[in-house]
Amino acid sequence: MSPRRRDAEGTAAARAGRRAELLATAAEVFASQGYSATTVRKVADAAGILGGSLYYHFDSKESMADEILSTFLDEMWAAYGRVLDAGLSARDTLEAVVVESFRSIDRHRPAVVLYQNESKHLATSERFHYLLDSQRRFEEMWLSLLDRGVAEGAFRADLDRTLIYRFIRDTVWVAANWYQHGGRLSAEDIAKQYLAMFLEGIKAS
Amino acid sequence: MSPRRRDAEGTAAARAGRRAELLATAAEVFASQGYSATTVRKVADAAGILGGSLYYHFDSKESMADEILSTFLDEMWAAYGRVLDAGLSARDTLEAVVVESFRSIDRHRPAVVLYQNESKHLATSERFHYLLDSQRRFEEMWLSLLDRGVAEGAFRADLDRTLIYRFIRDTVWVAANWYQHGGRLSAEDIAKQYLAMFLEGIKAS
Amino acid sequence: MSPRRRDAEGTAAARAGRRAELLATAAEVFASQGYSATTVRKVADAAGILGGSLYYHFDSKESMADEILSTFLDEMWAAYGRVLDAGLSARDTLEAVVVESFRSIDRHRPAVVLYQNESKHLATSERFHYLLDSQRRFEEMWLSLLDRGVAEGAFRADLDRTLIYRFIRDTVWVAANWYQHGGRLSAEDIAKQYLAMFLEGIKAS
Amino acid sequence: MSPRRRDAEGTAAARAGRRAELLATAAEVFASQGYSATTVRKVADAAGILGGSLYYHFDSKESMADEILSTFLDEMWAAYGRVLDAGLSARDTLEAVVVESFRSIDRHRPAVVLYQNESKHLATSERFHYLLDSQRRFEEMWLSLLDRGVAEGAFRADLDRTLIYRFIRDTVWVAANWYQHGGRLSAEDIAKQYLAMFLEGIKAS
DNA sequence: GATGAATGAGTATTCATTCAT
DNA sequence: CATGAATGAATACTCATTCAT
Repeated sequence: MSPRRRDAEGTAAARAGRRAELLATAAEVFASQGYSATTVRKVADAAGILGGSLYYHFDSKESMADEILSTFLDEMWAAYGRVLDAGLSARDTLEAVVVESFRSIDRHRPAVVLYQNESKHLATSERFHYLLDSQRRFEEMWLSLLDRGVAEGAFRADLDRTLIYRFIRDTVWVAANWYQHGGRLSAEDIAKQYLAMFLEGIKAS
Repeated sequence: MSPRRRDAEGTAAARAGRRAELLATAAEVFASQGYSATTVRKVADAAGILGGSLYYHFDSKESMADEILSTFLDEMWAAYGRVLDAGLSARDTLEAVVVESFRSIDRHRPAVVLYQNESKHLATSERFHYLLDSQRRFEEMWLSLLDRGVAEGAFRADLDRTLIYRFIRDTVWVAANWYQHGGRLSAEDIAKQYLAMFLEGIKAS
Repeated sequence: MSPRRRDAEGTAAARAGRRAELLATAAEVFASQGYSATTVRKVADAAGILGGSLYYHFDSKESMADEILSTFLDEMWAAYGRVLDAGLSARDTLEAVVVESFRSIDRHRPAVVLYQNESKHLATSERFHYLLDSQRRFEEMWLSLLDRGVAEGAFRADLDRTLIYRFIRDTVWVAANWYQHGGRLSAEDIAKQYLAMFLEGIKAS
Repeated sequence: MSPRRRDAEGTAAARAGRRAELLATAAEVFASQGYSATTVRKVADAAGILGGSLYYHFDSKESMADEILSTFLDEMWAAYGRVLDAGLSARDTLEAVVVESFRSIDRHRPAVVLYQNESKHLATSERFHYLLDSQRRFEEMWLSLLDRGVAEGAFRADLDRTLIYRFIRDTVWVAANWYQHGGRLSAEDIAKQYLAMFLEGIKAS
């Protein structure tokens, strides 16, 4: 490897690292103050630079949110994909999806909060339509999983499936608002307790 | 009733009515767009008047949010108070509280959404400290209710009580985001299905 | 006098009285807060009515200031006219003019303050050009009085007459800012002390 | 001096210079139109920038007035301090103070006008309480100086000392309203003529 | 990469004014 | 005469964004 090439890679990597760093900072601030209430200056302050300097790295506030959200969603769907392709029973799939969701919260908490609180608002812009797509895909995944579970005799059939879907979706994602990485309970701990709570409720008795 | 008295009442009522009307409109807009992203102009547009005209009725955007939230909380706590004072078992109290919560959502949906999404943000201002008080009171109510349920042998003892509290709280309140008055399921219907889901989960088997 | 006529006169007088009352209130507020910083609402509050109600009596904020100022100036110039026409020596005329000025302050303090502080600002509007006319006339009166005093051997000739004019003008009028009707010193007392101060200074030794 | 150091000084000085420049412009406009009647836009126009751009340099319109006034007062009191500490007779002190006041007018004319015309109004805000303090200190300085002059046999004892104080104070400061730097009479010329006028009046004969 | 200074559109709020009742 | 409710233009201030250095 030539010094030149190492250099180029070094700076490219450094640049990517700086970007990621700034995005992490931005996500934190967006999550804690809300996207609209967050000024570019607040993000810059948190990153220790001046407001205008952010524009060397990103071309708008929106594009920061975009990159934060799409990175998170890509990774989350990749993980869901692996779970859904594993050929598990509906019940085991449900468990694995919930665990995976809490792992997402663990790794991308601010992004999840942003997704949770600002999707509706952001999705009015063309650029964020993929948020709606993701939500639709999410709903389909859950409804078909619930249907399969009923068919497999694993879940009760007497409850409204849309309601169950919303129940699980909301309960899981909203946890991002209070979850703390490194807190008393790990993401897996919480996932297990949550599963204990609602599996007993929705499974056929 | 003398004409004079009817008149006086008429105008006083009309004034209060206009206020309430405007607050309802404001709550709707705050809920659907988010407090920060809602401009005073948008509220005024929705009310069919000009931006500045709102200031004849209210001091500030903040004071609109304040009135919306405190009205809702007052009514909600009055309802909770009646339930808690009824001398029911822990299990029946839990059911009644959940039902009452969905009734709150039914009657004050936009206020609940506002409470849900903007409390953290608003509560940084002294004026909205009562939001934090309400949240603390809410947590105490639930934790002691869950403890009582365990003591009465109605609820499982092997789950983290703080987690259960958050689970129920989040699941109930977050429903305000999609609930529609006059939709397929009434508030009571939803409450019952929700109770079916998580009661089976947390009760002693 | 027929009852009808008495009535008409009564109401006309009452109306004029109310007008004067409101103008006195307005002048007070204009003087104490400054014309620009005074809102119509403040004037109305001070008068115990609502903002809009003032427009039954006056057609604008400007026209209130106009009426206050022109009433004051008319009366002041009438008084000055009587003094100047009395055929007194320059020195006695000066004394009489100063005394008359303090009497003006005594009777129209808020109007004098308004005149003093807002003339420059108001006079940019065509409608208030008479303020500039009055100032010019005032300057002419003083300069010719001072010249006459020098010619009569009553005043020192070694001082800049424009400076003396400004000195006297400023000293007299600015007193309106602290003068209080019914205070320790009457308008005449103050006039005499002021005269003692600057007559000794400007007279030929 | 290294280039780096010159650079650092250059930019720091440039920044301070820009601030001072903008403040001078603002003071000019405040003085000529009155603080309340001056819009931020007018100040910006006079500075050749847009309204909002002023907020890069200053927090608020109020803070501009604050900086203008406190800079002026600090310098004025420093000058007075030097005079009062010089061990002069009452009469000589009075002369020196008056001269120093006219020098203040010469150097800070717009600030003096602002101080003169808006102190009462601004001082209602906590932030400007130092204006009242300055006025109190000013009154004390003058009254004790006048008393000393009477004790030293330099000033007449038959005049009301409060009246003399106001007379001098008003006459001197109000001159800021018409004084022009570089005009026919210099600040010192005017000071001398003013002193000639009122010293002859108040000194023991 | 970052800064300092600016832009310009927008935001909450104020206020003189109007007018039906 | 006065009120209550509104208008619409203006005001102080904010903020995403730009760009020369």
